Amino acid sequence: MEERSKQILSDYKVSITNPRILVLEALLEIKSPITVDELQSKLKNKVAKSTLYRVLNDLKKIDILNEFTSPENTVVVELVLEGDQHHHHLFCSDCGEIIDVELSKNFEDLLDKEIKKIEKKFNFIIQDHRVEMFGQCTDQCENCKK
Amino acid sequence: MEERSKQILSDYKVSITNPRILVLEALLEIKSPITVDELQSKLKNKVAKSTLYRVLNDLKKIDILNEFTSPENTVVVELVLEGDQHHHHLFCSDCGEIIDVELSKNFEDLLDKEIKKIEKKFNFIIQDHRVEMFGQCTDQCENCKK
DNA sequence: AGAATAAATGAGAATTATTCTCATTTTTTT
DNA sequence: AAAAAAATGAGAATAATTCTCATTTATTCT
Repeated sequence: MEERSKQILSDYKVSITNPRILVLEALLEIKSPITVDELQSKLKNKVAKSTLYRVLNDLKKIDILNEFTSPENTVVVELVLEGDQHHHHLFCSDCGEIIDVELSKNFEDLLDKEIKKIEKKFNFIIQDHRVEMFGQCTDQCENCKK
Repeated sequence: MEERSKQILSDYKVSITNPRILVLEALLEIKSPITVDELQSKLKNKVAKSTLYRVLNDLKKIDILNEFTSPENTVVVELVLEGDQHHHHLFCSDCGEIIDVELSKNFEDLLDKEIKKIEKKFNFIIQDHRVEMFGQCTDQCENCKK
């Protein structure tokens, strides 16, 4: 993962430093949404907290970090690399798990149409959208391992 | 608005106090998303900050307050009373305005179907969903008054 | 209505998340 | 390899939210 991380940094023309490599490695390894605290402990203090926040802001700036908040308003981040599939999120209020969800192509097309209508109606240019779903996993849920 | 506020508190069986009435009045008056800070200044220190947060939590508990975050992760609240139309949000990154948006009945039906598929696939019970749209108002936008 | 009980409030302290400062270290440029 | 530029770590500063506790206000029970 180290080579991959270096490649990414190089591709986006940001200088290659150890903290950045470590953060990218961690994000590449999990490849699913994670809170800043979880990320911090995954990094085991190999990166200072202030640096972690700075690196996350760097990744946002080059547009490969998606940031949003959980239903409890905790900030959650995930790496989104070019070519990654557009997806949404499903939040379990029981275990706090956040699951990546892809909606059908057909549905996304309809959403795009709906968004075009909204753009006209409100005189907006809309670049991005998010669908968030909230609920609970049932006792068979693999993700929550209940 | 005072009577209306008292009625709401009484309906939901929470005790009728001045801070609660004042917060409800403010939320009823604007009836669109507002940050805690904006709400605080609208209330002109007639309600202590700690009390404001407490009252907001009370309203969440009785399920008439919708809380989410702006793209900059600022908490935003809005009153959602029974019978209010289900709606979503459109965020302008230029002026910060948050606009209530209703999607077509047809689209919501399709979203519900899509959600049913997700429930099956992930063994979830989904109670709620949100569609958020991000963009900029153009120069004719009424809301942003550019 | 009035006393007793329970709940809510205000003020500020405590906590948490994030940003900022600045001296030192690391990376990039030349 | 030296000079210049950028990034880092440690902790201070800031901001948002919750907590504490003495006082006030609302509700309940005669």
